[in-house]
Amino acid sequence: MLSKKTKYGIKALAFIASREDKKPVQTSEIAKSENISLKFLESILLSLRKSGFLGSKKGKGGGYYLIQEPEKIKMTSVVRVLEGPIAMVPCVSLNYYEKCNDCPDEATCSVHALMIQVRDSTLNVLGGNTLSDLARVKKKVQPD
Amino acid sequence: MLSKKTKYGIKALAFIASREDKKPVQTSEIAKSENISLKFLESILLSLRKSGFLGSKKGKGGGYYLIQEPEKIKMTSVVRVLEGPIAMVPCVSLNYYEKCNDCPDEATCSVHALMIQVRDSTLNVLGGNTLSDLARVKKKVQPD
DNA sequence: TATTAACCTATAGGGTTGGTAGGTTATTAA
DNA sequence: TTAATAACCTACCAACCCTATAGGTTAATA
Repeated sequence: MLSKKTKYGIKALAFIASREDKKPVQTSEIAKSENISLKFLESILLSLRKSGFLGSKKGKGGGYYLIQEPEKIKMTSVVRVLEGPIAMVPCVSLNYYEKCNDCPDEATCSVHALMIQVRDSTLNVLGGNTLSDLARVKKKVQPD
Repeated sequence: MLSKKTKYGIKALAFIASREDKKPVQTSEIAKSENISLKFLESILLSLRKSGFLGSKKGKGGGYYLIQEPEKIKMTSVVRVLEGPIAMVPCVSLNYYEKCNDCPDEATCSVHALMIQVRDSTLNVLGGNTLSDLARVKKKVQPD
């Protein structure tokens, strides 16, 4: 299950990416538009800045802005920073690997084999989407 | 992240499925072989029985056995019973749908669009694997 | 009748999540 | 120079869930 932190973080990034101009976007504007608790969002954007996705500017007219082009930002890296491992089990995680303390042999572990397949298919989807793809969804005009 | 309950439940089912004979398997045997807390495993097998995957027999020589053929049991249904929704967000769940209270419009929600793709790819993998596939992994002979 | 093994209920420690509160620092505009 | 603005930082907490344990009851077999 995706945490709210990750969900809100992705929405915020998509919000910023969907802006035509490159002027900083205030936390309060995102919070209002996306119905996110201001203080909670503050901490999320802060961590996104610290992990290199966003730049920031203080004072009036300040806010957050993307450092890279939206086309360059894969959703794999966004999810990894916000949520942590993409794999559903640490023993099949590429970036957060951890051995199970039960399970003496991964090669004959049924869960292991299955979760590798799940991981790879998820990786394919997240790796095939960039922030600009998400921004496009956000801007999509509604048919009535 | 997969809960231990789900992980243990899958392992236990694979253990039972990998048996050639169809005699009941005791909880204690599975617990020992798979390094699972006995009491915890008891509650898991009980819920698997109540949801129709396992039958049980009390007393000496008793234990749990599969009700259906392993080839018939898709991992989607196993995961749904043990873990709950397969989707990473309730608003894209097929079996456990729930509307987000933020997010006025799913059609233009960036997270929604992305998570539908993840869900579908995960569904493909889990739906393409049965218990007999997992049992096969478990029985696989090790090359040295 | 004793043994076995499933079945049931309750409980509790630990960790995470989502959120709040209250302030400090840096930047801009008047 | 000062006021306003908005990012930044620290601390905290209530609720919830996960994992596991404890201690028994019931049904089947030998």
